[in-house]
This record gives sequence, C-alpha cells and structure tokens, in this order.
Amino acid sequence: MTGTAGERVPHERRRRRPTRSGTLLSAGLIVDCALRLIGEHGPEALSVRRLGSALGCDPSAVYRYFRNTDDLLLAVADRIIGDSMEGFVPGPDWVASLREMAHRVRNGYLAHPRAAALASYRVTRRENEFHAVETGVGILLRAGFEPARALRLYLAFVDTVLGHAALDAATLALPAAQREADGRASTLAYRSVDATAYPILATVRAELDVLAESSFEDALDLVLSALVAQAPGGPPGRDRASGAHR
Amino acid sequence: MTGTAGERVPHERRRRRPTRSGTLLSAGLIVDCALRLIGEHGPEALSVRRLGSALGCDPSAVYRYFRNTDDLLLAVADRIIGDSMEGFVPGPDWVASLREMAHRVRNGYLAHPRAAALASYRVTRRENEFHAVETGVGILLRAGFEPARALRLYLAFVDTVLGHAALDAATLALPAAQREADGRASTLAYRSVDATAYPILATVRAELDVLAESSFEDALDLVLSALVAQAPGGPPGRDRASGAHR
DNA sequence: CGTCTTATGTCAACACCATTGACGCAACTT
DNA sequence: AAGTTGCGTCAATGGTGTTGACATAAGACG
Repeated sequence: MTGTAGERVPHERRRRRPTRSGTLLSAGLIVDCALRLIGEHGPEALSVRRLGSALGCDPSAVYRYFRNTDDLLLAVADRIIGDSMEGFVPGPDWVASLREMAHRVRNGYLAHPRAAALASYRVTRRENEFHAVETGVGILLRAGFEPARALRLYLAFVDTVLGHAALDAATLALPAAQREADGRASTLAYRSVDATAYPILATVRAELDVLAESSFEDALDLVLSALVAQAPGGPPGRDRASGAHR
Repeated sequence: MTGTAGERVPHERRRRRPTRSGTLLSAGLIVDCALRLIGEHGPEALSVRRLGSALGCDPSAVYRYFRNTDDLLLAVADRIIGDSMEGFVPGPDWVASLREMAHRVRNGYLAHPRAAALASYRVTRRENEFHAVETGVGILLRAGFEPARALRLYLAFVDTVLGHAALDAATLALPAAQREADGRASTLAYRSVDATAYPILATVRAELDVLAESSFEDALDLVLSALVAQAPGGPPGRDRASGAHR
C-alpha cells in the first residue's frame, strides 16, 4: 500500500473532523474505498454518492480531497502502479528486469481489472509514476543505451505493456459468465464465417482458440527481442559498466 | 463509409416511418450522427438525449436500433475500423504492408479521437473486424509464417497497434488547450522532480520533451524489426536494410 | 378499397448521476 | 479566550440511461 494523496493538498493536512458516522476521512481512505467499490460491484459502481454512503459521509465531502471524479480516478491509477511496483529492484540481467517490470504492471492491472479498465490509459503524473519511469529508464541506461534513446525506448516499451494490460483488464472486467460466453462466441463467430469470403480465416480455423487468449506474452517477447538486438552492450549478463567481459 | 447496421435487425428493415421532423432513421444514420456529435463536442456529448435532438427524433427512438448505448458504441467502433481500412490492399513487401495497416488503424482512431477513446479496447466481432483479421493474417502467411504462428503474431501485432492508438487517441481527446497545457505540465512536473530522489530522471532531463510525443512509431519499429528477425522467409524486398529498424 | 398487424416514433416517468454554494461546527493557532 | 479556517453537511440544479404504455403510419391481405 502506498496511498499518496490527491494533488489538492500542498502540505500535510492539519485539521481533521470525524464524519457523522465517526470515521476520519483522508485521500488514501477514499482511494481504498473507491478501489473496493469498483472491485466488488464493477466500474459503474463508482459514483460520488455510493462513495459517500460507503464511507459514511456526505457525498460532497469527496470534493474536499479531489477536484472531481477524474482526479480521483488518477489517484486510483497511481495507487495501482505503486502497489504493483512495490519492492521491485532491477537485477543484473536487464532483459529479465524489464520482463519482471512488465509482469508486475500487468498483474497490478489484472488485480483490479475493473479499475484498470477505467484508468488504464491515463498518465497520472504522480509520485508512483515518476518512480516507475526512473526505474525503467535506469534499466535501459545500464543496458548501454544512450540517455535519449533509453528514454524513447522505455516509453515505447511501457506504452506497449500498458496497452496490452489495459486490453486484458478490459476483458477481465466483464462478469465472469459473460466473459466466457464472450470468448466462446467470439471464436464461434470467427469460426463460422463464410469460407469463400474469408479464405484465410478458414485456413486458420483450427487455431482460432487463441482469440480468447491474451497476446501479452507474445508482444512482450517481440519487443524484448528487438531491444536485445539493438542493445549496444549486446545481450545481458552483467551491466555494461563492467565492460564486455566475455 | 461502410455503415453496417447494429446487430438488432436480422433481415432487411421493411417499414419506415419518418420522424416528426421528417427524416428517416436508420442504424447507419445514427452512427453517423454519433460520430459527428463526439467529434464536434467531445465524448461526453454522446448521450441518448443529445442524439435524439440532433437527429430530430425522440431520444428513445435510438433503442429501436441499438440495445443500449454500449451496443451503439460497438457499432461506432466497427465503423471506424471499416473506414480506416477501406480500400487497403497489401503490397508485395509484407513489412511495408503491416506498417501501412498500423498507420491506417492509428489514423482512423485519431480521426475520431474521442470516439476511439471510448471504443478502443472493445472487440466488435462485426464485419469490418473480420475483414481486418483476414487481411492481417494473410500478410503474415505470405511472409512465410506457419498458420498458427501467423495468427498469434498477428494478434500480438494488432493489439500493440490498438493499444498505442488508444493511448494517443485518449491524449488527443482532451480539449486542445488542456492537452497542450497537460503536455507542458507533464514535462515540467517531470523536469522539476527532486534530483536526489530521482537521479536518473535528472540525467535525462534534457530529453524529457519526448514525454509529450507518441511512442507509436518507436513501438511499431520494435515490433516490426522483431518480426523480420523471426520471419522464415527472411526480410522482404531486395535489400536487408528494408527491415524496419528506424 | 377496407381491415389487420406490426414496426417504430413519441411520451412520461423512474432512478440514478456530478457538481456547487451556502452554512456552521470543531479543531487548530495565537 | 478569541479568531480563523478546514471540512463535513445540506439542498438544489440540471444532467443521464432506460423502460413501458401508447399512438400511428406502412405494408400485407382480402
């Protein structure tokens, strides 16, 4: 748990007043509650009113901590990033480190699929995001890329990861029953397509099950292999400061 | 323009009744109007009521053509795919063909950024999507990949493209003024971060302008170069440098 | 031509939603 | 003890999707 506040409050909040029901509000608490609401009852359950009644306070109290619901959403997104990257330290193998980072982000999203579906493509510009960029670019620098190149490649990498994570999260955000039905229906729809109009779909008919699966790992492999091919220091082992020791 | 209807109506609609204002409704017309509304006044302008008044009919008439707003949204998404892929035929160079396909999808999304932001991660399972899959897998088959592998790689490729397009569309969906302010604020926020807490961000400080740019081309280059490296038939065209690395 | 059926546009109502401005209490500061 | 103000509460505004009953015109059939 990292629980940083919204950007509303410059320095530490000093006064507290308990709500009518006795609890003490805080930005972190509200984010917790939002995450819980979304997780339990779906993204559409996130409303200021519901938040208020779940927190035991007037709905409008939320606006003392967040400018609007979008602001709150960004805080939720940043929380997800923070939670998933918590305790991560890159190892000596830069490719493995990037891979772990990708998996952590994805897992973080999948842990809160409904929240992720809402917040995925947002740039939070908050503490936890800074930290992730710092870490990621650092990995590529140690792989031997020039600073400018490292930054660009990191962005390409992380956007790819985020994009796929968002897609997977969106799928997972559907109610379980619908998701499964949806997957089957999709495969079926594709399988039963007219063979003369779509000869190639007919060719791969037997393989269409992969439609229901995520392409995350495949895409990750593609991107990482391209990075390896371009790395000045060559494939990883130790970091490049120790020179090509082979 | 492709304008396929929603899935509500199995066979051709037979009876038409003009609305009070005289126009004849149809699913295609509604999709047109939705796209226009979103394009002109932002995604939040898409409401059944506004749709109604723009069409000169009662809002609830929309429900005769689409089960609900989500259904309408899928139709919009499929329309965007169809419009952007219209008239595309793969050329002899498979890498160039994939690249063009990627650009078309991205341009299609960016042409309706606000609609795309809403619809990007949805699988429409409608006509135009079938067609795109057919085309894309075909390209990879001709590049020499085995059918099963071609399908997997196509999915990884297209999801990457979609993910990035969605991200870019989301950015572009912000009102112009806010978008620019946002980009600047982002760069600034990153640039003014504490140098001792984030030494690596400090290192790349000079390059932080790329934060405001899209990583689409970089990511596309990475994925395509990885595909070239794995292609059984080797790189397309005559000289080896036509493989896609920037 | 008349009648019958039905697709589809219209109306009214329901139950939500975000956001805001005024109000006043309570918890700090001095 | 007095003053300031953070912040929880209240009430109100103007939006939203969706539904069920109703009405009417278009076509089918005689």
